[in-house]
Amino acid sequence: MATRKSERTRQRIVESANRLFYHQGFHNTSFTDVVVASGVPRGNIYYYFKSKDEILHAAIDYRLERIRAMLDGWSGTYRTPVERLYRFVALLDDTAEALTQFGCPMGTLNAELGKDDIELQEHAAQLFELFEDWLTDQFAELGYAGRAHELAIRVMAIGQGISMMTHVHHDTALLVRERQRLKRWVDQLAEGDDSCL
Amino acid sequence: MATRKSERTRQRIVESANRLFYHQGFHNTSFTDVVVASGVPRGNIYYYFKSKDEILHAAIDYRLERIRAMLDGWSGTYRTPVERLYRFVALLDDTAEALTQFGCPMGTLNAELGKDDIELQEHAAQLFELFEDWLTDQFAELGYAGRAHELAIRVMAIGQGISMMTHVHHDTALLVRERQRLKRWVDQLAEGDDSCL
DNA sequence: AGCTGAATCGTACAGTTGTCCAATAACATC
DNA sequence: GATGTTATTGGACAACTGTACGATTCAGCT
Repeated sequence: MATRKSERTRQRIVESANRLFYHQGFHNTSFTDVVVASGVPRGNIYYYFKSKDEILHAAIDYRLERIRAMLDGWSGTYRTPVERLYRFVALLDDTAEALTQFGCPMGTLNAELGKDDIELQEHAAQLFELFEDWLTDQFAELGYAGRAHELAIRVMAIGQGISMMTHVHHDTALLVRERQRLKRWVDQLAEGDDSCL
Repeated sequence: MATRKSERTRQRIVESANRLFYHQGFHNTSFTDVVVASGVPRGNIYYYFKSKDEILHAAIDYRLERIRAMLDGWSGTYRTPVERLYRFVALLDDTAEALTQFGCPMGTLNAELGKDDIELQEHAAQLFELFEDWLTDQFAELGYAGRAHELAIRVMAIGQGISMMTHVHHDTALLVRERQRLKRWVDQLAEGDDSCL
């Protein structure tokens, strides 16, 4: 297949660019950076993407797909909504080092794009919506049908807050501490204790 | 006085640059942008600041001073820690439109700088510390001496989370809703109800 | 008025940016 | 093997970047 190898080249570009955008930020990542990191020459990159913005769009699509797969995986692996919420909270631990060093990949990207580029930001906002929809389902299944979406937003906000503070202070202990608190909050909700809503 | 006018020029540069850095981001703001926005010619800017980084340092100092003044003002105007905490929470409303459009000035700046530039980011982190120290004082005075700092961090995290979600979704209603919840949380603490800690 | 240093201004510079293109290679299909 | 499509390559491009500097103007002092 001819598409096989070309697909791999495209993928190599997207993955390299995606990593760079996360580690250095979009505006602070030059085209040459992508060339060096991916090992794909300039011209060939422009064969696949006709602008730097398009590369970012592709990187966001790549992230969207991975997140979708991850959430589907969780939905398959864990049967109860509480277990699934636990899994979500544990995400903070999985990515602790990266979170401390570079911040939340979704949050920092949206923060950067939200400043100027509306089109790119709206695309990046879908990353959030993916999580929010999934969380909404879990809360609905938990019995909070009417407030499910509101709770989903709240959980995301807490996660973003923790990520930001951890990143700002380069303090992983902070992350661990606040993550435990978030888990306890989920516990309360699971027990039907909505006094803290 | 000779220093008078020169001080005003310097200030004009700093204020223009500060606004641009907030609205467009640091890396996405060019030197020429600062020249145009401030109306001060290139050469003259370089008389005051010998690099773009130095302008940002000055802009951060400018913000630090303003925040310090604001917090001191609050400490003077409001006598009880609860009133002061209320005032802090109300900050989310004061800056609602800007928050929706550009995100939290401190958060987005730190998110951007944290990626690459350690020196600048550590300076920007002082913006957070200013708030945290002030909040710590309020919580200590409220009777949560041992956990005052932890609570301060938590309030900041909640604020950052709300700001981020509002910015991502361009949804001011979200801001209002979550702000009310934050206020209720403060109410609980004020009543000595620490069940939600 | 004359001097001095601070402040202002425009321009020039070398390096980097994102973008484009024409030549070439590899491939698939007949 | 011939042909048309897909993929690859490196270099060239104009525009813009942050930085530097010499020439000029201004303010304060004797």
